Amino acid sequence: MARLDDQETMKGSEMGTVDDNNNSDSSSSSPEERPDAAKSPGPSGGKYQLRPRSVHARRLCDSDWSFGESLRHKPRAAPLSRYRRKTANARERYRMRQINTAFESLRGVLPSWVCSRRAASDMTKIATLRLASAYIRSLQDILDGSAPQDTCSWVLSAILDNAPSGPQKPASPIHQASSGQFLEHQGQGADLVSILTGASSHQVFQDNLESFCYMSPVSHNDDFMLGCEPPRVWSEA
DNA sequence: TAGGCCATCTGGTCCT
DNA sequence: AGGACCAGATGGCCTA
Repeated sequence: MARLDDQETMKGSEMGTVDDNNNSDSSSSSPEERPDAAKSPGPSGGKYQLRPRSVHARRLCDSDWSFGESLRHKPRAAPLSRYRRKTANARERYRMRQINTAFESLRGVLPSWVCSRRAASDMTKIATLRLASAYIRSLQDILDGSAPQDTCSWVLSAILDNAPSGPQKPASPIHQASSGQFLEHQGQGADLVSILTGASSHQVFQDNLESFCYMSPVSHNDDFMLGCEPPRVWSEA
């Protein structure tokens, strides 16, 4: 079934590839076996890169295939034993659980007002990544002093509102820097907390809905966004 | 019912 | 050799 986050892999499925994982025949056109996928390691240039899954496909798309003849007749690896398959499955489940735990942690780090802009069920993994990306970008812009004033006050107030109740902790360097930028932006010596208190009112919250678009999770410069949905303007629920 | 999201299984590949 | 990582395939669940 086609999935949005599988747009890359969709191209393979759309071709009607019915690969049962046992047949890495040359007719397979999965995206990994596309030359562009194989030759574009991406900006990360990480440890693992997209590459054709089958040896045959790699030989077809990779002109400087260096293993060449030695692998032409490489025998197919014997399937894992039942025991090893089960342990491998367990490790994979554990690995995926860790990934999901990390996503939960990331959702926990995001201010609740960010997540509350969406239904809980809408905080998918990709949405979480995009929101986090946008949130970080906005914080960076605040530090740079390039964020619109409304966004400064709104974001800062939301952060404070989201802070756990109790004795106020000393302002972090980031907080101090942010408040300094903000006050400088305001051009007044007003107390940050009072400003933020006022800014956290419901009315201001509503007033800032428009400026929230400033925090659009989508940037055309985001590599991971290429080929994905167009910029989303978050509308009021 | 189609589409989106997810968990799981699986085989291939890389690394230690 | 075995573990880690990755991506394809598949089926379940949910929603519009």
